[in-house]
Amino acid sequence: MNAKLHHVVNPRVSTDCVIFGFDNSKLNLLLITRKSKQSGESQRMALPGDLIYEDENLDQAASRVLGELTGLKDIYLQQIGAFGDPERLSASEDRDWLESVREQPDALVITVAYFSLVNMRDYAPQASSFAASARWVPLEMVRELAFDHHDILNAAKRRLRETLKNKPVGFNLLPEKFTLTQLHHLYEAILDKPLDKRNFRRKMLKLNILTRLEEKQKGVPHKPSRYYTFNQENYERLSDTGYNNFDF
Amino acid sequence: MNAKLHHVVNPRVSTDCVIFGFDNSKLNLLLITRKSKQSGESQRMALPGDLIYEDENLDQAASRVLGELTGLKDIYLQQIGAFGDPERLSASEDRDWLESVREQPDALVITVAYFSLVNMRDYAPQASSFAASARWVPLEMVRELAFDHHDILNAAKRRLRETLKNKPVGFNLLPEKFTLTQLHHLYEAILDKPLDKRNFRRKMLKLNILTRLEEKQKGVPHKPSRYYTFNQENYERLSDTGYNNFDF
DNA sequence: CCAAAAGTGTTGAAGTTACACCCATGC
DNA sequence: GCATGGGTGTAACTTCAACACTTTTGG
Repeated sequence: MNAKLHHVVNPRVSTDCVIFGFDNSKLNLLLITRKSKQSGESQRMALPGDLIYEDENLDQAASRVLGELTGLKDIYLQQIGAFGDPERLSASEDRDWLESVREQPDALVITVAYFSLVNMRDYAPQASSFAASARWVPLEMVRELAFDHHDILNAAKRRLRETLKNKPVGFNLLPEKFTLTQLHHLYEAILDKPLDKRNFRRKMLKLNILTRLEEKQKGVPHKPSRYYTFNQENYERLSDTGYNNFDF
Repeated sequence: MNAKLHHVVNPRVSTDCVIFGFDNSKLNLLLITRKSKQSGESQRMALPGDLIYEDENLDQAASRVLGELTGLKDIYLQQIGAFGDPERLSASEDRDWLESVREQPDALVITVAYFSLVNMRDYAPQASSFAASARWVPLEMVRELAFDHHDILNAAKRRLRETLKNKPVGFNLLPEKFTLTQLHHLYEAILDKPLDKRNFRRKMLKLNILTRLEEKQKGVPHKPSRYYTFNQENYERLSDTGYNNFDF
C-alpha cells in the first residue's frame, strides 16, 4: 500500500505542483493541508509536493506526487525550475510536519516545481497519503503558504503570463466546447486585466485554432452564444512554434 | 585548499553551466575536460558542473562551480531548469571519471542547469580543480558531450532564442562600446539566420536602449562605424517588462 | 581608384487600437 | 417589453517586409 516501501526515496530532491484551475470566471489554486499534530486552524496550506524516487524522472515524479496527494491524474505538467535556498524549509511553523513525515527532517532539500492549468470542473481533488485535505482556493484568497511556496507560486504566475504571450492557452482549461466569452474571461483572469471584446475575438479567430460549431447555448436568458472547439492540429503547431513576435 | 573540506556536499544535487561566448562573429561554448585515467583523446568534453554544498543556494552554487573549474567569475547566470532522468549519468564512457571524483558514484544526481552569455574576449578560461582544461569551442564544432549535457545544451539554446524574442540581449556580451554591426552579428549568431540590416537597425534604435557616441572606429579600411553604448536604465526597464508582444 | 563595410528611405501590406450599437433569448 | 450578455465594423494609426544605392576610409 505504501509506495515508499517499494521505492528508494531520494532524500534531497522533492517536487511541488502549482495547479491552476479555471471555473469560467476566476483562477483557483490547488492546495492541500497536511496531517499533523497541529490543528487545521493554524496550519498553513501547501502546494502538493513530496520527495522523488530514485527510479523515476522528474516529470514522472511530479505526476505521481500530484496524483497521490490530490487524486488528479493525467495532467500535463510543465517544469518551472528548481528552488534551493537553504532556508526554504526552515520556518518554525512547518517544523512539526516535517518531523512527522521525513526520515531526515533537517536535510536540505531542493524542490523542482511544476505548473499546469486545468478546467476545475473536470478535476475534483481527493486528499490521500499525507494530505488531510485537498481543495481549490480562489487565487485572490491565497495568503500564507508553507515553506517557500509563495515564491514558487509567484514564479508560476510569471511563467503562466509569459506562456500566454507566446502561445495559445486554453486547451486543457476549458470544456471541449466553449464560447468565445469563456475564452475571453480566461485570458482576462490570467492577465488580470480587462481586454477589449471585439479586438480579442478578432485576434483569436485569426489564429486559426478555433473551429466554429453550429451548436449554440440553450436556455440562457439572452442571445445564445456559439460554441467553438480547438482545432487540435493547428493549436499544436502554434504551440510549438509560438507566435513569432519580434521576429527581426 | 580543497573547499570541500570546509563544506558539506549535497550528494544528490549538482549544477551545470552553459556559457555561451561571443567573439563578434560566432557563438562559442565553454567546455572542460576532466582529470581521469583516460587519455584526453577519448574523453568526452563536459559542461562545467559539480555537486552543490548544503549551505549555498542554487545560484551561488552555479557561480562557485563555474569559478572553480574555469576561473570565470562575476557572471550573471540564469537558471534553465532541473534535469533528472535516472539514466543521465549512466553512460559507460563517463564511468571512470565519476568513480574518481564522487564518493557515491552510483548516486542518482539531479542537476540544475544555468546559462549565460558573455563576451569571449573578457574571459579567458583557466582550468582548475578537477578540470584538466577549460576552453571555448565554436558551437558548430560541438559534437559529443558527457552525460546528458547535450540535452542541457539544447535546452539552453532554446531558452536563449526565447529570451531574444522577448527582451534585449547583449549587455554582457559586447564590449562596452560596440557598433550596430556587432550587435547585428550577435543576433544573427543566436538566431542562426540572416537579418535585414536596415530593418534590424531601425528596430533596435527604436527600442531606445542605445546611446549613440560621437566616437568612431579608427584605422579601418572602410567607412568607420559609430560606437554605441547601452543605456543601462532603459535596457533594464525593458528587460524587466519584456517587449509586450501579443498584448491583447 | 579600388575594395570594404557603413549607413540610409520608401512603399505597399498588414496589423493595432479605440470605440457604440443592434440582436436573440427567457421571463 | 425589459434585462442580459452576444455579436459585429470602421477609421486613423502604427508597424512590417522587401529592397539598392551612396558614403567614407585605407591602401
